[in-house]
Amino acid sequence: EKQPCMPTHLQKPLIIKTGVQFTTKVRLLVKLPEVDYQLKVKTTFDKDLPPGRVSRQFFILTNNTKVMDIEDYSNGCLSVEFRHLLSGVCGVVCIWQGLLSVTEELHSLSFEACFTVQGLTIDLETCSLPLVVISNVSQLPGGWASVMWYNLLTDEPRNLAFFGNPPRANWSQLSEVLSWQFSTFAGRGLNKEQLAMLGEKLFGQHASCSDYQVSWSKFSKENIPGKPFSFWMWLDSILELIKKHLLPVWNENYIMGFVSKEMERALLKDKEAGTFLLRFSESHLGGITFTWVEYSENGDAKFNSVEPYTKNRLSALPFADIIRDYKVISDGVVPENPLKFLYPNIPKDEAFGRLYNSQPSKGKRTSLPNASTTPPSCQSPQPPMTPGEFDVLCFDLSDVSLHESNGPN
Amino acid sequence: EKQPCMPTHLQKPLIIKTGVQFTTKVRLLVKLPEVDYQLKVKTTFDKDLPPGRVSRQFFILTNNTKVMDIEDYSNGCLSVEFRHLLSGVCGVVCIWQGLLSVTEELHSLSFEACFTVQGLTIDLETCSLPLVVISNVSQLPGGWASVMWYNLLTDEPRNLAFFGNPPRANWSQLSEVLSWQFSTFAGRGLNKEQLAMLGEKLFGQHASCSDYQVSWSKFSKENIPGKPFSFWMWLDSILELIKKHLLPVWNENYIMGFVSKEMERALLKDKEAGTFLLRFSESHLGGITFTWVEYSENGDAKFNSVEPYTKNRLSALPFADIIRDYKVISDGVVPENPLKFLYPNIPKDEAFGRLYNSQPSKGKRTSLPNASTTPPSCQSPQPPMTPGEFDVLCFDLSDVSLHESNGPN
DNA sequence: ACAGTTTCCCGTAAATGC
DNA sequence: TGCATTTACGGGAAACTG
Repeated sequence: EKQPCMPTHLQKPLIIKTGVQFTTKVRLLVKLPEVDYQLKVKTTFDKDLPPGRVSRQFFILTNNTKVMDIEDYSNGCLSVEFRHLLSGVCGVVCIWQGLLSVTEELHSLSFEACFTVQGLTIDLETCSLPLVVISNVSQLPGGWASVMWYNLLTDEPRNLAFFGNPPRANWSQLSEVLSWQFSTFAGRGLNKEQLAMLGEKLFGQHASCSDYQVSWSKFSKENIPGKPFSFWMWLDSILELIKKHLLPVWNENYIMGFVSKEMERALLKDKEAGTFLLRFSESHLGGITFTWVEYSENGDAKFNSVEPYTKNRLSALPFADIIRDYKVISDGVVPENPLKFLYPNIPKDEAFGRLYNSQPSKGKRTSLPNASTTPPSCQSPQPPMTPGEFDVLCFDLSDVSLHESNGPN
Repeated sequence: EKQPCMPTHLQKPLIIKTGVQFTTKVRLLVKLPEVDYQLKVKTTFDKDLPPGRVSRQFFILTNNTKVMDIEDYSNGCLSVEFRHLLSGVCGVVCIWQGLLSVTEELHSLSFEACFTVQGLTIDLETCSLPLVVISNVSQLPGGWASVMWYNLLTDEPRNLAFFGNPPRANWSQLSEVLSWQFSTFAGRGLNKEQLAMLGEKLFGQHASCSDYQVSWSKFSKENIPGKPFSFWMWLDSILELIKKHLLPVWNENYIMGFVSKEMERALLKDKEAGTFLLRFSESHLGGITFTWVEYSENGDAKFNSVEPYTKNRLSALPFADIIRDYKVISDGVVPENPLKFLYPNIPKDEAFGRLYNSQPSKGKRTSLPNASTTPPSCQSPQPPMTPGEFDVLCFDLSDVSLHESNGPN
């Protein structure tokens, strides 16, 4: 008389890290006026996966059974909350082994509930949406890629074999999802030009063809030609950089970002001397640089850039201050900041003025390279949500929700 | 017939962190030609402390009993090695509570061994030197202070009540120990002048009186007047800074370090313009700065310093490069590096030339504040040992040694 | 040897306890 | 409430493992 209940409102699979606590919440949505009932819930990890289906086996370390108290009755429904820890691996041979990476391996949590009311006992069962299990935050971007692909390309609530043969995505769909990543986690999505530049990076010059298809492999498994990282690893490293060090500048839409070096020259050519734009490094993960144009005596355009700033350098000095204080020094010449106009033609201080964090390094006597600036204060204008943040997923045991007790980032 | 064996050669107490593995090694030094013997050892934490003597109770999480195999016979003696994890607190009321901090609370490991040879059974027992248990590396400096004080002031092998009434130290003894910290962990000890400056910091102007006494409280418990940290916390923060960011410069003896602002002026006065010296911040933990002298038209000496560089800024650019690239900029004036001679009169590049890590920022076209420099490479010229590093302590069970499986830093 | 994965643990931040 | 102490976990690096 077990009654498997399928989830009612789907959201997305989630990421769990071994050794880090997470919380599950099971709710029985049925409203009952009586109080002489009891709800007993048991949580199991990967309960009835056929053996040999997964390569790794995990265990819930904490108590996995809980009885609801009368006091737990709140919000008009019965609910039981667990706090779990997932333990490490216990290697199980697997038919997929070698083909799937850990972040492509989908797991699930099962909840078996025993609901007793007036002598009547009802067994209920439900399970979570697919879960990705990682052991280190370094696997989080890979896990998040899986989450995105799953959500984008299937409505199945529990297709744990999804990555055995993952479908392709249309660029029109995928680009929307990518933009959504930026708007959710960095406060501003990607504009049409930025998406076109990303498409170009994936497809070459056919960029604007919005019905191109992207394979899972091309998106996050195989490396970009000539680079030691995949498209998504690169894009995610940029997202992380923005979240931690570039939020204000990003939100003002001052970062063109994904422009190629060729495009960059085409854009800056014929602009006023000192016009510059901000772009992310294409060769290194999580770097940002600026390029400006100058003209020699005979009128030839000359393009200059700096070595990309990475999180290390940005945590010593905020990016807006770097732009303000940047100087080109030649021996015996008065130093000058070559950055005059943010592309296309916004005077630098007009654009960045409000974003400067510290005293300008142009007092009577100031010093470079490390003027007396305040330490970087990178306050996020919104709660720190990240791809690793566990969203709440609700479905019915009635209603099970799972979220991490503390965000992984 | 238990035979308590006291340690034979003492070293010093050690620091253990909960949740971090440590290894103990018990050796039976007796040499026996026979092979039909067995050694069984059991480890217990705080075995026979009278209840109420300690405020915190800990447990060894892993298997605490081990039998030696014949194969373990090596190095000419029987030895059994444990790998332990210490679990958290289990609050026990304590007669010292409120008086002693966690790093003053001394614990011990007991080893009970059962040695069987040709039907004869001998019970042996020994225990470790005092141990400090911490739960976070932030407590490591405090723990290390205890270790130093204990070693300096008692020869008792197991005086767990030592910090109930710790003796004072003579400055002559203490200064030797402090110098030894620097020579052990930073590769170069403290010279006479540096020790005199430290003495002055502790005693005021009576500095040179080498028979002054320092109380434990003054050394590491009470704050320096007007500062929110104790003498040892301050000194240890400097040691950490050197270890991580200043090793080459420190080892060349280029950091005067502990000079007060008053002394500094006296030293620089009348030196050639551009003479500078390096000193640690007195007001902030783990900071280093430089001060240089200039002369105005009428010959008055003028002293300038920069805001101290902390680990954050130093990890973005190595200190030698900071000195090389430092420029004072005034509007409309050619920038200049005011640092010319390292006190007393060593030309800057002669002193620091070999220590520059990156391309100098004085090419035809270079930039500040973040010229194209390589990321900081702070390679320690010696194995990374720190106050937290667990030393080996040997005594006899015959012979028990304990060391951490991985250095804490 | 090597790449993917896990373990280890410091160091910061938050939570907890007294 | 504030301070001392512990817990939590991200992040870099080492260790592991097929």
